[in-house]
Amino acid sequence: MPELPEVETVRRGLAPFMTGARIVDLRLNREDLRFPFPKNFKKRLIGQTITRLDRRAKYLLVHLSGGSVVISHLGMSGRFVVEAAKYAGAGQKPRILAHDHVVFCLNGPKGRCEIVYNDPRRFGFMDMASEQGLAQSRHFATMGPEPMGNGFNWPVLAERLQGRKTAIKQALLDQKIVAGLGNIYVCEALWQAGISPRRAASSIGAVRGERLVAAIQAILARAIEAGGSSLRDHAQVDGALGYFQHGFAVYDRAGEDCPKCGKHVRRIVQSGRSTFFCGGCQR
DNA sequence: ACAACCTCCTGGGGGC
DNA sequence: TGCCCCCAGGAGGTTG
Repeated sequence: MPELPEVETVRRGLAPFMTGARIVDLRLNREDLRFPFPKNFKKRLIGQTITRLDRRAKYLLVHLSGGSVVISHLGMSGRFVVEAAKYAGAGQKPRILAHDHVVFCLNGPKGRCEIVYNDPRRFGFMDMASEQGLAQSRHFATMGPEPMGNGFNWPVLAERLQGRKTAIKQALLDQKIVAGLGNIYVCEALWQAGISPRRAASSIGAVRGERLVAAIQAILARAIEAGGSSLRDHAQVDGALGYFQHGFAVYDRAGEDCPKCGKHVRRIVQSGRSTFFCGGCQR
């Protein structure tokens, strides 16, 4: 569920609480998420200081003083919530809400707090890598460029789309081609660029391509600015909702009018996933 | 190498 | 009200 803007929103919300904080305790309320937790997960985290909070694509990266990195993916329904450690020391058991799976107990720049990972569907997961091995870890070794970074432009994207017979919609969802986009922002970017989601990926010329890159970057920037999109699960770490969902032109708006040309927005299914687009102005 | 499908899991919404 | 079916911000794995 969370795409790049939602993960970036979470990162920005967590950073003031986590950066510089010491991990006092780690509570695991189950043995696994989508995958088992890394070996000795608790032992490797407790006592460490968090030096930096990063994001790569849809992954959150928690850098630790000992030189290792916690790699966290929110899957479809994962979220992080910051709680003041109001239960600590009061002899009370912390209240565990449904689907609170991991709790980082921190002593940080803002005092004691708990960072709670909640994930109803449990498609999210946590992993670890060394600082040095991070880029070559299984999650990142074959990953495409960061869409908001310097390494992303039309020539780069064009090369990655070369020979791809799939529709551009599917190609943009492929994290090996460009990393961080998901169903919402691909639909929105294609709409803004005026490109049909069904167009063969390799058939995008320079004019459309330049428009596409600009549209991807603009949509992501606007969504980050808005604190992401809150549909069902995403919220900022203080519980506040993002509001970019109100800015959707096509996503989940089948039957409504295209803001650009007034024709009706359509829903089709590509590779089992909904695509929303305007048949009038997307070619 | 690539593409099409299936799978993991829970919950919300619509139709009857 | 309840039940049943469909749908959901992802992506790893298997098949062809």
